[in-house]
Amino acid sequence: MTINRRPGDVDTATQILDVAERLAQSRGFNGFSYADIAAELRLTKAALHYHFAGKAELGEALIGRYSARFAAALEGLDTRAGGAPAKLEGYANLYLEVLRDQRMCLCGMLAAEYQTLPQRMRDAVIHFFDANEAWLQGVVDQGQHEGTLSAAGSAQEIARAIVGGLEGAMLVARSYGDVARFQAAMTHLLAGLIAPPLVQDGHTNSRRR
Amino acid sequence: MTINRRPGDVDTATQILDVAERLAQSRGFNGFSYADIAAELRLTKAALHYHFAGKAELGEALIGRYSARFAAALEGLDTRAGGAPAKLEGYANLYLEVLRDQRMCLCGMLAAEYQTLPQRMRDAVIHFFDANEAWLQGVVDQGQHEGTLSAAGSAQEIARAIVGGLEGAMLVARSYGDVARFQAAMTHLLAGLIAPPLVQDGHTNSRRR
DNA sequence: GTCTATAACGAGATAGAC
DNA sequence: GTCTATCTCGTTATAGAC
Repeated sequence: MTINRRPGDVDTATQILDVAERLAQSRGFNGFSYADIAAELRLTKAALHYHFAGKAELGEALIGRYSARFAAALEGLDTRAGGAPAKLEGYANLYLEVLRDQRMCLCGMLAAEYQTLPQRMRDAVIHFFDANEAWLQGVVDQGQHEGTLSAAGSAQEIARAIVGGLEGAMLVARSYGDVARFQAAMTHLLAGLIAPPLVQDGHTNSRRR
Repeated sequence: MTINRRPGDVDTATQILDVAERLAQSRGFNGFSYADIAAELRLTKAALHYHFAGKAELGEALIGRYSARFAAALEGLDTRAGGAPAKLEGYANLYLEVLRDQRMCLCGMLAAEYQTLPQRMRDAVIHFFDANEAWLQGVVDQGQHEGTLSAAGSAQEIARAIVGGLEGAMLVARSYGDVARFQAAMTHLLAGLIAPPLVQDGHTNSRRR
């Protein structure tokens, strides 16, 4: 299970997206140019414009494909993983895989550059976060009903804290080039936000007032 | 208490830094140019080069000043705030003030652009995070010894999770233009990571196994 | 300390041949 | 579908006058 694309067997448009995606995730959308992609694929800039009219259109396609891949991964988690804790671990591991590839989450990166993006790219970034939060909210709800997660507050707010926490942990850990730093933060975040019910010492107790 | 600079009565170099800082925090370091600063201050680009030889030097000065202001704010918290919980609240409020100004944390923004930064700027970004984490680690330690914070693990790792969590919550909330989203995430993060000891129901109990 | 002028380059984009 | 050639603009940066 990974969000990163695998190389292969692909048409030119896909190759362009693959290169652009890696550049956007590592250098930012404003940190690469058509020339960079063209050089890497041994094409001309003009050939790129044939496949994607402009950088804005390329950016839209980038987010669309990334979002779809992420949505498919979440569906996969719904199918395979059982309880809410396993789903959350699977979710965090999606981020971990991206970071292992020395990349930032595409939409986390674009969130930083948000004010410089064309409107349609902005909308697509927001849609990505909305979809993630909706899925997470469902998982937190599930865990609260299953009794596998403690009910420490609004499922929506917890979902938002998870997204933000993982994006930020990625952002900082990538600067250090330190995957372990992300893993530790991830563990603390999930443990703190959705701690399992405490029953080990013999009697049930609530975690909040 | 705020990390944002106030306008005023300042020499040209400071004015340049003020404008560049706002642009860097809102559009990213790769999202503005000397021309943008020059236009806003009604100077020429050449005049900017007199004060800061190149964009790299400007960037270094930007981070240096921001780090110093942050360090001063943390010292202020040490002086004024009493217990560890108050210090953490004060710390999170520093981020909140930046976001209220519709800005991203300067170093959070630069962390996204890290791979495109000159080496000296990279080093300065890392130094900022190191200083923040060291201060937070001290506060978490203090809280653990005071008994005002629960000891849920390594103070260093908790400190890192706090920095990452706040940076990410900022990053996402700013895309939505929604300060409340940051505040909610901040509350959940701090509550989860450094929950106060639970004594309200009459008997002491530990939060982890 | 600020200016005009310009160099030198890279960006996104287009026309039209093949 | 890809190319050459070119356009236009914005970028960082420098020389030298005031």
